[in-house]
Amino acid sequence: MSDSRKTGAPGAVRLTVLLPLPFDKPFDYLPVAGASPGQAVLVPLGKRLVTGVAWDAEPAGEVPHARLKPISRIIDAPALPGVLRKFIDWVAGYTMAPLGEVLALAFKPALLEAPPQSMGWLAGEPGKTTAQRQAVLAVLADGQPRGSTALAKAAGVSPAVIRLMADAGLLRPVVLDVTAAQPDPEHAPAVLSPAQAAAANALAGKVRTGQFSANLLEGVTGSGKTEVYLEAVAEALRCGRQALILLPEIALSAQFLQRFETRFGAGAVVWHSEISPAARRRAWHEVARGTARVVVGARSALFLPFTALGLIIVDEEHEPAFKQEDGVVYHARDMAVVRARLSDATCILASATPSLESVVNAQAGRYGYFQLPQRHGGAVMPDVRAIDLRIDKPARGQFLSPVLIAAMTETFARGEQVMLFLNRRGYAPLTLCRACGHRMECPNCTAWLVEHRRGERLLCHHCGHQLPKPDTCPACNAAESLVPIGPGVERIADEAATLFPAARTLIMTSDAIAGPVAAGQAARAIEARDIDLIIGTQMVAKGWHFPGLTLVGVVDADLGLAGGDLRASERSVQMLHQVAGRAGRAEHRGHVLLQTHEPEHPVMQAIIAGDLPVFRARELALREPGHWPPYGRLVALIISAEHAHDADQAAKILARHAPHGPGISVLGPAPAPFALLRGRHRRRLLLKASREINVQKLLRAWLHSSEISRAARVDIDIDPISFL
DNA sequence: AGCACGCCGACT
DNA sequence: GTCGGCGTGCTC
Repeated sequence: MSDSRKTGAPGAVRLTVLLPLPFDKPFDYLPVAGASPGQAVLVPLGKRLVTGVAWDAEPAGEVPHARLKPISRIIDAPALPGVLRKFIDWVAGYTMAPLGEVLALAFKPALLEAPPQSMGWLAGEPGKTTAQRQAVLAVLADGQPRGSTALAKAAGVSPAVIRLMADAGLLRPVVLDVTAAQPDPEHAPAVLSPAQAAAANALAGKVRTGQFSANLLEGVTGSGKTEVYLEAVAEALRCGRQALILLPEIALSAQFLQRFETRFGAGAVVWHSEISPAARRRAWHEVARGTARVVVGARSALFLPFTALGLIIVDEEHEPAFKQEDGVVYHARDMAVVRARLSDATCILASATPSLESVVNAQAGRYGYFQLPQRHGGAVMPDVRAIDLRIDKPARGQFLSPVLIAAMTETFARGEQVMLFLNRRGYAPLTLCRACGHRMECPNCTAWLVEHRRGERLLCHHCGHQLPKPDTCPACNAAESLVPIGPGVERIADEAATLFPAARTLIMTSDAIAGPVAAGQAARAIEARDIDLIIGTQMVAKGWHFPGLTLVGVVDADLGLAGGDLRASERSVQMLHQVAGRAGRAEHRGHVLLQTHEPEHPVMQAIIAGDLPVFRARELALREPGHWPPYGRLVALIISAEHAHDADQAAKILARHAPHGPGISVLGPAPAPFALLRGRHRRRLLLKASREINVQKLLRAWLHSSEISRAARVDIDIDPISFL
C-alpha cells in the first residue's frame, strides 16, 4: 500500500481520522507528530472537539488543504490494533453500515480513560472480632489480598461485614495486581471420554498451528462440548494467545463462569452490555494490554482490542441471539469466523443443533468437523414422545393434557423436578371481546396486546405500549366481555397451581428473571431442589444443567411452526432439542412429552426419533432447488415511513429499479411481517442472489439509481434470519 | 451524533 | 414584535 504520509512528501500532509459517528468514511486532518494508525486522537469537528481514531485509509483529498483542521492532540490510551481496524473496515463493507458506526461498536471515548485501580483487602489492625470477622481474617491468613466481593464470598459473610471491618481499620486496602490470578491451563483438566479427547486433541492441534481455521463442533445436549472446547482454550493459553468465548445469552454466564473457574483456577474477563462502566473500562484496557487472557462475552466482545487473539469459540452457534438486529446489523457467528481469519486464529462453532449454514460449510470442507456422538457420564438421551392433542384433549379452557398431568404427578411422586416449556410470555397472547369479536391490538404495531397478570395490564411485546386491562370493550362498550384467548406461561402456572397446589413453582421468563444475578439465583434454587416445577419461555432452553430434572413438557410444540418463515422448522427443531436436552442429565433417564396437533410433522418426528441428520438432509433438500440459504444468499430491504403511502411509494420505486440477471431475483414488495412496527409502516423487498454475486456492490448501484423520498428510510439486512 | 440555520405559532 | 418548535444539512 503506497502511503504518502510515510514518504514525508510535501503537500501530502494529511492524516485520516475515523470518528465513532455515522459517517461512512474517515475525515482528513493536518497531522500531529506521533499520530500513527490506531492511535486515539482528539479532533475539531464543526464547533466541538470529538475523539476519533487515526485510520489507515489513504487521504481522500477531496477537502482542499486550506480547509483542513489540525488534530488537537493525541490521547494517551492504547491504540486500536491493526487487525481490529481491518475487522471494522470489513464489517462495514459487508453489512453496508456507515464505517464510523461500526467503529462505535469498538470504541467509545468513555473507554479510554485509565480504568480505576482494582482495590482489595489485607488484614489490618487488630480489633473487635466476631465469628464472621474471624472467618474473613481466616481467609486472608494466606497473605493474598482479595477484592470485597470475592472476600465476602470466600468467608461466607455479607459484604456489609467487609465494609464495617474496613471502616474499623481491621482491613487494610491494597491495590490488587490484576495479573496475579490468571487462568492456568494445567489447573484442573477434565477427564475426557475417548470421543471428547479425540476432538479436544484435534482442536488443540489447530490452535497450535497459529493459523486460521474454522471448525464445527457438534454434539447432542449433554455430550460435553464445553469440556472439549475448554481444552482448546487451554491450548491457546499455552501458546501465549488470548481466547474469546461468545455466549448467546448473558443469563447463562453465571453457571458458565463457575465452570470456567473450576477448570482454570481463575475467572475469565466478562464483557456484555450490562456490566458497570468501571468494569467495562477495566476489561477493555486489560484486553488491550493483553493481561486479559480469556474473555467470556456477548457478541459485542468481537470488537474488543485483542492484540494476540488465538481462539474464538461461538457456543450455541445456531442461536438467533447472535444476530444483532438494530444499529449495525451483523451476525456474530459469521463475524467471528472473519475475525478469526484476520487474526490467524482458530474459530470453533459449537452446537448440539448446528445451523444449516454451518452444516453445509462443514460438508463442503470449508470448516473442520468434529462430532461427539453420545451423552457422557452415563446419562442417556431422554425418551421423547408426542401427545396428540387431537386425541388427548386438555379439559375445556385448560392447556395441559391428561397424559402430561399424569406424567407430572408421577414425577413429583418420585421427588424429581418437572419443566414446562411454552415460548410465550404473559398470561394470554390475545384478548377478545366475546360480544363483538374485537381484538385488543397495539396502536403502533401489527400485533396483539398480551395480557400480563402483574398489574392486570395489556402490553405490546414489540414497542412496549401498555394499558390497564379495560373493564368494558373499547369497541362495543360491553361490560365483562373481554376474555383471554390462548396460554402464556403465567396462565400455565395458574393451571399447574390448581392441579399441584403443593408444587413449588418458578416462572423463568425475561420478565421474571432480569439479569445474570437473578438467573444465577434461580439456577441455585433449582439445583438445591427448592423448586419442583419450572415453567418458562425460551430462557429455559439454554445450556442449564439441572440434575434433578427428569420430565420436560412442551405445552405447544407447534407454536414455532406458524408463520411460514424460511427457518421456522429449523428453529423449532433447535429449540425443542435444546428444551428436551434439559431432561435427565444425571443418573435418571429423562422424559419429554410434546403436546402437538401434528405428531407426524417432520419436526416432531426428528425430535421423537432423535434423528437430526435425517431432518437436516430433508430441510437442505427443500432449500437447494430454489437457491435459498445456505445455498444462496438473501438480503432484506426494509422500507419504513411514518405514512403508509410514503413506504409504498418508496418500495414501488425500488422495485422498479430492481437488479436482474442470472442468479438474481427480487421478491416483493410486500408488507413486512410487522407491517406497522413502533408507529412506522414497513414494506419489504427480498433480494435472492447466488453465492458468487457481490451483493453489496449490487445494492449500492440499486440504491443509487433509486430516488427515494426523504420521508422513507431503507434499512438493509444482509443475511436476514428473522424476517421481522 | 450534535449543532446551526431557517421558517412558522403563542408569549413577555 | 421575539422565543422556540423541529425539518434539513453539514461536519475534514
